[in-house]
Amino acid sequence: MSQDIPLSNGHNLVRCQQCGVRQMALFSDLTDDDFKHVHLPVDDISIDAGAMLYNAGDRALSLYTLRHGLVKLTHYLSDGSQRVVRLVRPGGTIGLEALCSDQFSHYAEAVQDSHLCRIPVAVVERLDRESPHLHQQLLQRWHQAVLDSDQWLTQMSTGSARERVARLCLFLRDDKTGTCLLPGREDIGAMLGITTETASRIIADFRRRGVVTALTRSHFSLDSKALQSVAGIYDEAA
Amino acid sequence: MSQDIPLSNGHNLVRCQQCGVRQMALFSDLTDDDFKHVHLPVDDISIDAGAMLYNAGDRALSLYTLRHGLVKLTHYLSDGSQRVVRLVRPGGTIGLEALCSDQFSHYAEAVQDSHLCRIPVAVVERLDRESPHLHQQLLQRWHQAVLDSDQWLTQMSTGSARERVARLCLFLRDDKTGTCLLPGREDIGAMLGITTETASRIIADFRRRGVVTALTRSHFSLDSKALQSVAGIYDEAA
DNA sequence: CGACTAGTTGAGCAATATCAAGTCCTGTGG
DNA sequence: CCACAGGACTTGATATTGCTCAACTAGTCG
Repeated sequence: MSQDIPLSNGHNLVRCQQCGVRQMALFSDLTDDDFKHVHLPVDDISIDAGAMLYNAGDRALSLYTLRHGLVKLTHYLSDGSQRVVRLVRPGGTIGLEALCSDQFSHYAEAVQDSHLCRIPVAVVERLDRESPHLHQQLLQRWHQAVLDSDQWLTQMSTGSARERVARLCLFLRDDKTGTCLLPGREDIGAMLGITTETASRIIADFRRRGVVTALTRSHFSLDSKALQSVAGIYDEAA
Repeated sequence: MSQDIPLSNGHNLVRCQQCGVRQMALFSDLTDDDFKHVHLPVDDISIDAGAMLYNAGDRALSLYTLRHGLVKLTHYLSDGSQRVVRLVRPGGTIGLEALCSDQFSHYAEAVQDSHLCRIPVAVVERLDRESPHLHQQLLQRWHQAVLDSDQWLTQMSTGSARERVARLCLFLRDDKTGTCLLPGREDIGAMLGITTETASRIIADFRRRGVVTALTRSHFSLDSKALQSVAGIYDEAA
């Protein structure tokens, strides 16, 4: 099911310590000493936009840290409809439930081409026992997952469709470039609880007003100020 | 801030072990041995409907297990509007973030008269270290909090207002009696992301159709079957 | 070049918000 | 015990929003 791209093992210690996203990632707080406990393979994996990472109900033997890209967690309802429950950005942890459940609870799919680290549950369980750093870090991750859910609810499922689209654009904004990579309209609809047509209309309207500008098909330049005012976020420094 | 009703301490061991909600509550898995580690006071507290348990930003020194009643966790937005992020039912844990943050992240308020156990963070941290049972139980609680959030999003923030109200009624349903205690219309609005008028209209309509029947001002008898069909839940045994 | 998919647009309609009156409880003070 | 003030709830009329259905357009990949 999952796309395995195992790399050479045996150098996890070095690789994790040098990881570019380490300061944000699950293992960020580990000391060199802690790393000595890592004996099982931590693999890098890459998946293309649209590819599945895991599905709800799949056996959960590893959890993931997102290095690059964007992953959506979807909750499928009995009636076949779906709702995106959370978007995970680089630095975030995916599939924490592997630590306390034998199966995943969401359908996880890459929205953009993504790179992740796959960490076996056994590794995390061991570090959880032996490294107070990681133990604390893990609680933080759980907390973050809850906060992210709350945020998702209040930002992406509250207010008018216009507000939600504006907030999504800001959420996806890359601070460095001031641009964002927008998912397909259908995905946007599932994220915001609106129809694809409404999503399309609003984005088209944003473009006409110059609030966003298309650089390529899915790459947009954003007028953050304008978006914030649409989103109902008022500039504190006014 | 919080309503302290300290009871006689020193008998936590006995009191927790005999607790009626113990099988559902945080300490459910503890062995008699584990209880020996509990030296700090675990207090019973009671708060009336409408009273605050804690506020976002309050110093988080304890967490809570709900014994009876109903507590809502609200996220306040910068613009003054609010959104109920989760409802906690008896057996649930409130304020887990105390374990990894020095302040609470929500505004917690009783929707019905409630009884809770207040457990100092130090107690949980100690048991977390010394009892594998509780450690596992804690991870479960975090996971449950995430699942609850997801559920809240998909059930209470998705679909038409009618569906949402129906789902809320079913969510609040007491299995024993087949009845439910409905919060005020304004609270319902904040929970479902609809206006109080819409909530009122829908409930009035449910009453006219006999889908729900008022026993007292806030106590209703439910026709679960009818509600399920409104909620879009189809009887598997059809 | 043509089929296909994603995106856009339009018109009409249904659901929900908004604004504005009422009406019904409930607790309070006479 | 009753009258009344205030809040919670209900209801109506109207404005908006977003959905539905349907057609059309523009890229994209064989």
